[in-house]
Amino acid sequence: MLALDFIRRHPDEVRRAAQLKGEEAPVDEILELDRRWRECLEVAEKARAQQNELSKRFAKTKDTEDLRKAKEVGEEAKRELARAAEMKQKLDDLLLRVPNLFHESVPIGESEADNVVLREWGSRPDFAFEPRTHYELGEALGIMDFERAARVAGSRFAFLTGAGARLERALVQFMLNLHTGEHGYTEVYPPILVNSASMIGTAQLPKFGDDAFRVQDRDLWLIPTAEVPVTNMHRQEILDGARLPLNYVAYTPCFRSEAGAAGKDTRGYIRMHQFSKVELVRLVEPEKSLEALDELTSQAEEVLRRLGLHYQLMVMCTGDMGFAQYKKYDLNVWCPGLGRYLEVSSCSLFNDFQARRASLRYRPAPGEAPRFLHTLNGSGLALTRTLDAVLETYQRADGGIEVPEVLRPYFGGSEILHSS
RNA sequence: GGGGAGGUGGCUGAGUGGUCGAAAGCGCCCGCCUGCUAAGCGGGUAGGGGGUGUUGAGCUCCCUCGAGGGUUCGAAUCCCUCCCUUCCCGCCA
Repeated sequence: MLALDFIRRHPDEVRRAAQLKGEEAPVDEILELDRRWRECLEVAEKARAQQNELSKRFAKTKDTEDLRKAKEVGEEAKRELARAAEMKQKLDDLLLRVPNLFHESVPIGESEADNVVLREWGSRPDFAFEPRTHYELGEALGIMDFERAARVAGSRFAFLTGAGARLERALVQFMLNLHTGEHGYTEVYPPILVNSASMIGTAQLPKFGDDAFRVQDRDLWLIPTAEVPVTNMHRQEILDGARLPLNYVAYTPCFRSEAGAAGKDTRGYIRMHQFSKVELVRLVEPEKSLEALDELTSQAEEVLRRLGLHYQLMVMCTGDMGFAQYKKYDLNVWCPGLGRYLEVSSCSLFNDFQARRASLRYRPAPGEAPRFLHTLNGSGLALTRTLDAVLETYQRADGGIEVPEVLRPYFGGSEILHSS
């Protein structure tokens, strides 16, 4: 969330950012409620101060008149403090609904169409035959099964079997080894269920609860991304500045209800209720966060490069970047069979937006005051679509799949993937 | 799931109704001392919010001893609920 103090001083800036993001920001309500809350708080705290004073005096004097007054003032203080607390709670709830600002380098725009391609890597491969889609290939090879998954779980689920499951595992291993071995990340295996406070911390709640699955009768949510447990890992801590930056990589399943996604072009292994993802999360000093975002993004790109997959890097425009993001890149991988790009990674900087919600702070140096961290994260990468791109890019005329060289160690060295 | 013990500042840990936002030790910071280092000596050292003020000095008030309620003029301390940790039993991968 944004600092209340900042909204007080720069309401127009907050309004403008919200508008360009296509979000609502209850700025006027906040300013009004903030004014009333502070008024009320002042009255309440003065009464409390008086009560404390009288109470202390009574301890010494045992004067019944002091006692009487203390009781009286105490009642008032209690009443007013309750009022103030009620206002503050409303205020806090409103604050959680104000979108983040965005960096000046973010292009202004309304939709996907206004995102800007920053660079491309590789090129669309040529085929001497009509390339097939990953789901055609996957079903023909017997490594992807949507029908049985529908019976077992429902639509938007899939089984990977045999070489398909192994390919996913190979990709996970490859990504984790790259990020831990060469990019300096610490591997984390986090909880897959988290409480509401964590969901608020990374800004899935209160606004986007419908996008996630919740466990019945318990305050637990299936994580929509490892960003949630990993970013919240240091919630309410004051970290030693000397330990920064913290770089974590986590492989987890992710769960999304995909409410409202029906009807979009999502045939295949693309938009699942459950999917695997290797996620990069960084907690860094504010001054270094923009640089850290570019670095994190290039680390995600490195996965695609080593896999030899053609992709483009986009910077998201204001209208498409999201509620909490300060700046966001998408990596879109080319799928020759589908004939379009699929998003395999979103790399976002949140500035202190999440850090304020989750109270993630650090002490720059001993004796100095705590400051909020900056948080960022990005997929490195989403498994489903990376797997799709591998199948579609490395398909052969005979329906087999050439195993990308970097994955061969995880396939016992085999070069071709045939039907199971 | 049943029973016991417990959750206090960066850490260890004392504190069972006011003199406690909190002893002591460790750590850390500043200074002194000694060729250097270590040791020693002195001082400082929780977080959040409001007001005023400065622009990131200060002054002042309020809140916070796992969380939320309650009793009381007054709660770290007493009562209730919940969460978490740990031990024993049960169950289990």
